[in-house]
Amino acid sequence: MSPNRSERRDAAENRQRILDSALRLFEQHGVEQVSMNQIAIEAQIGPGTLYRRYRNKGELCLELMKENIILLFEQIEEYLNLNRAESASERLKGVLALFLRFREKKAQLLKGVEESASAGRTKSRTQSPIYHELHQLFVGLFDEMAASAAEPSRLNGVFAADILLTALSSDSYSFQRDVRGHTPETILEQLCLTFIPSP
Amino acid sequence: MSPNRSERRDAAENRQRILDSALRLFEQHGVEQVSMNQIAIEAQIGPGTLYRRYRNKGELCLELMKENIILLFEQIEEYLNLNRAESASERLKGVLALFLRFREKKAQLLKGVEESASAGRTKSRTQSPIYHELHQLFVGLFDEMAASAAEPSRLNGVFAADILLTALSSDSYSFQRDVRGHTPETILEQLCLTFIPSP
DNA sequence: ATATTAAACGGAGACGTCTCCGTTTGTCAA
DNA sequence: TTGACAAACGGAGACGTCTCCGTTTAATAT
Repeated sequence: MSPNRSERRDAAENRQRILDSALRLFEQHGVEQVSMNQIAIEAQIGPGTLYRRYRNKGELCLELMKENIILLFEQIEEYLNLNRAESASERLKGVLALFLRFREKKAQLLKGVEESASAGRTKSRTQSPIYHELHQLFVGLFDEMAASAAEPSRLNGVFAADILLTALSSDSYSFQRDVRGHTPETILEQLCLTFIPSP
Repeated sequence: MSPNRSERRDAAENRQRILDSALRLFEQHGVEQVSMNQIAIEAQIGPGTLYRRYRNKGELCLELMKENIILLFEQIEEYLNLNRAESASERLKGVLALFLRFREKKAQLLKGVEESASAGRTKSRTQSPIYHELHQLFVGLFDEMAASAAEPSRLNGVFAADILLTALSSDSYSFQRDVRGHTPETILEQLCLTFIPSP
């Protein structure tokens, strides 16, 4: 990208080397197996320099996904635009499907993000911008669903979105995948059955 | 307890010292702030000895809660016995209330358990016996609810129980408490609204 | 009593994360 | 060009988890 007005040349070079090194190591050994130290060595910088730029592995993972994340939200926006007429529950399902596709592709990096996030002081969830944006989106859809329901429910849209999001976290999702043997499709189905009032 | 047929005397003494030390340190500084090293030092044993007995802090926390956990399940069983006549959804609510009470009282230790569990190789959830037992219980209730429902649902009881359990995890629960400002009561209410089909 | 042995011990050290701080180095203004 | 300064650097080291392995020791058989 364009040199951000004030990023030193050497810093920019290092940044690129970090990203390249991390990507290579991650692909070769898997995100979980690679330590920040290894990345620092591979990138030929000191650990301090690495941590100066990325407070933890999660931030690095996030950086590596940045473009894909932007793409994801563009897809979502596009889908939402093209399906304005659909019911809120149908649109929720659509958005979920898009996210699940993303989650499948970026499983490892996503996990890397969540692990460091929860390790750090701050509790996690609201941390990652991904989840924050998704949350807002879900709240909107839940509220809309509630508004168009026959009988009003005391169910809080924010709460429902929170729970849905934790169900989409790496921990929960991988568990359904690897232990329960679900496919993305059956997970989507079950999520809809759980979070969307009876059809 | 009774010397388990073959626990060396010195080992038993150490075990007790570990438990005492851990309890004291946890109460004084909070579970999260206390390291296994500190516990080892306080108990006057080597780190290796500590880890030989408890593979991680989580196992130690679990041990510290053992009696309370047993009590919890006794309470649940009693409640279930006294309320056989109630609907499955009502009983689910009752069990949840009991667990939430437990979770409030043992929040720190519970968190300790979950953190080490997820840090370790194995994924977590099914790990802790608490969650495993609760899971079975929930599955039974969900299935019962489905059986007595007007229209059959494709919602999987196992899946619903899994999601409910992740919603009860330290991460999710503390988030609702501390960030969203919920009380145990409102959380219980919202959980019911989320996981129990419209009344 | 003594020998045997399996369990328990303990601490060094591998490896990780992350911070602190003295040193180096672009950059920009004079 | 040069001087000053903020930013970037790097690595030592604090602290944590957890393992490995030579040594000690309680329990049991002789």
